[in-house]
Amino acid sequence: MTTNCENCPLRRQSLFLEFSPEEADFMQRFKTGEMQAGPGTHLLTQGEKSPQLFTALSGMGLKYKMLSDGSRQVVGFVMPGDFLGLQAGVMGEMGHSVEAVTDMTLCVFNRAGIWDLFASHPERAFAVAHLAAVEEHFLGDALAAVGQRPAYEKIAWAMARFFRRAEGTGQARKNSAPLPYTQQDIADALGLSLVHTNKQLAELRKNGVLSWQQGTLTIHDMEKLEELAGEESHVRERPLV
Amino acid sequence: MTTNCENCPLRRQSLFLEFSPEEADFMQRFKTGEMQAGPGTHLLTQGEKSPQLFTALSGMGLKYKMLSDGSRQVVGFVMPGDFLGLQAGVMGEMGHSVEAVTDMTLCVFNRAGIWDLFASHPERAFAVAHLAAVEEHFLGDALAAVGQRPAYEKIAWAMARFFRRAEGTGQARKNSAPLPYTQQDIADALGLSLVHTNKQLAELRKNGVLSWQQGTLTIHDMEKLEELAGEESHVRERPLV
DNA sequence: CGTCCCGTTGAAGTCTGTCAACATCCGTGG
DNA sequence: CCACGGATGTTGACAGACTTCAACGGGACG
Repeated sequence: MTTNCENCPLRRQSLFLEFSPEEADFMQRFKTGEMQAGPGTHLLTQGEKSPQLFTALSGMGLKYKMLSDGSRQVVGFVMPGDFLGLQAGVMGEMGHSVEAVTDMTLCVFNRAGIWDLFASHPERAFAVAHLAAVEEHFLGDALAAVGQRPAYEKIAWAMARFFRRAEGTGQARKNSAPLPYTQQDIADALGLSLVHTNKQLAELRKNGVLSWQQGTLTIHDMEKLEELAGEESHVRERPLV
Repeated sequence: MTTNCENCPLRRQSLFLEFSPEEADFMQRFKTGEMQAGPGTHLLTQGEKSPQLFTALSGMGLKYKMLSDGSRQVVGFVMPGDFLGLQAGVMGEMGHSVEAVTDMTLCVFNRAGIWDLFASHPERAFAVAHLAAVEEHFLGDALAAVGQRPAYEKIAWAMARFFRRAEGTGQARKNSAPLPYTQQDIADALGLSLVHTNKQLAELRKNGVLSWQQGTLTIHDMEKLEELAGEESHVRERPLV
């Protein structure tokens, strides 16, 4: 039982830009199937040319790069609406791996089909470019946070990002949002050690800024969090592919 | 006296993918002019919607973000062939500023024209997406270097990148390449203090890996440099827009 | 000749990483 | 049913990489 693009629940989220019925119809033909992936499933692999591209419908995942010395850099957190595999689609090779962290449902597209999309549906091609630009924007922010901020603020930045993004995809309730990652994941994303990440998180908890237990993030003092995170945490509208 | 796309010298560089005469003709119409910019000229501004987009023809520049606390994160180094302003073109707002560091010559395009490009020339639109993917790939590498490596290796990584890229654009001679940036620029790119950057550079010099004087980088021991930089420094072919 | 920018070097302080130990939870197998 | 190992989270002590502060030299430029 696969989701019809026409009725895709993501289209109802305010985060995403409009998407005409005609376009939905085209995307439906572009779509080759739907996929379920359990925690730990490898969806895309760094350095390889995947035959398929995805759009995350539900669940969360992780994008990361492994370095030659065995360390890991997390380059992004996958949330519903994310388009995965653009690099494979247009460059022929992924720069990072993508892995499911929770159970996920994904739209599956054929890599070859992306060319038809560019040739026949310029608005959709534009949407793909738009998503690439959003990704570039995010990575710039991440680089700034990792490069310029102290650990305490890095973590605040990451948590603010999570919460805002969860709001955009309708996963947040009041001041809580699901956060199924491990502290190691956060540490690898921010360029911090696991131990230090843990201690700074404890500090944020002690200071009444937020708490994070059993996979649920709760913001207790949004104002202070945003101040630590350094404003720019408003989440931008984006297209859906 | 403006350059004709048909005869664009960049097309002869091995770094760039093929580009048919017919496509060159279209780009020629897309192009609205040519621009000279001296050192320090602001080309694009973070947070603003620029009416024009650029492709760097010659010279070098800097992409950076300013943070609320006044610190600066350099998110990229502009070299010939780089397309500037994609974010403004498709998202309506730049996530970073771009500034000339040397004298630069740039192709100028109209922001509105990018839509025609998507509508009428899918191969060119694909090239734009390709460039966006290359940029995302680079930022992922940069994030990994900044997040996971010690200072000595970060600098080696950056220098290897510079040299490879200079080779690709035909600016390198033997084992030397122009490097018109300041140590502060490098420090802001790698998330290091100026002082420490200087000391680690001195270390690389002392160890006979490279030297950098008067705006010229010279590699003395490429093997050791690549080892420090962590392989993956091969520069990928890219399209030209 | 003074000023400003850039590069260089030394000393001191601190943020962050490493090492180590322990608690909790959970699935597996005895 | 309980023992066991593995993954995750927590906390303390210590070491060190990196930052900050400070001072100086050289070149470009008005």
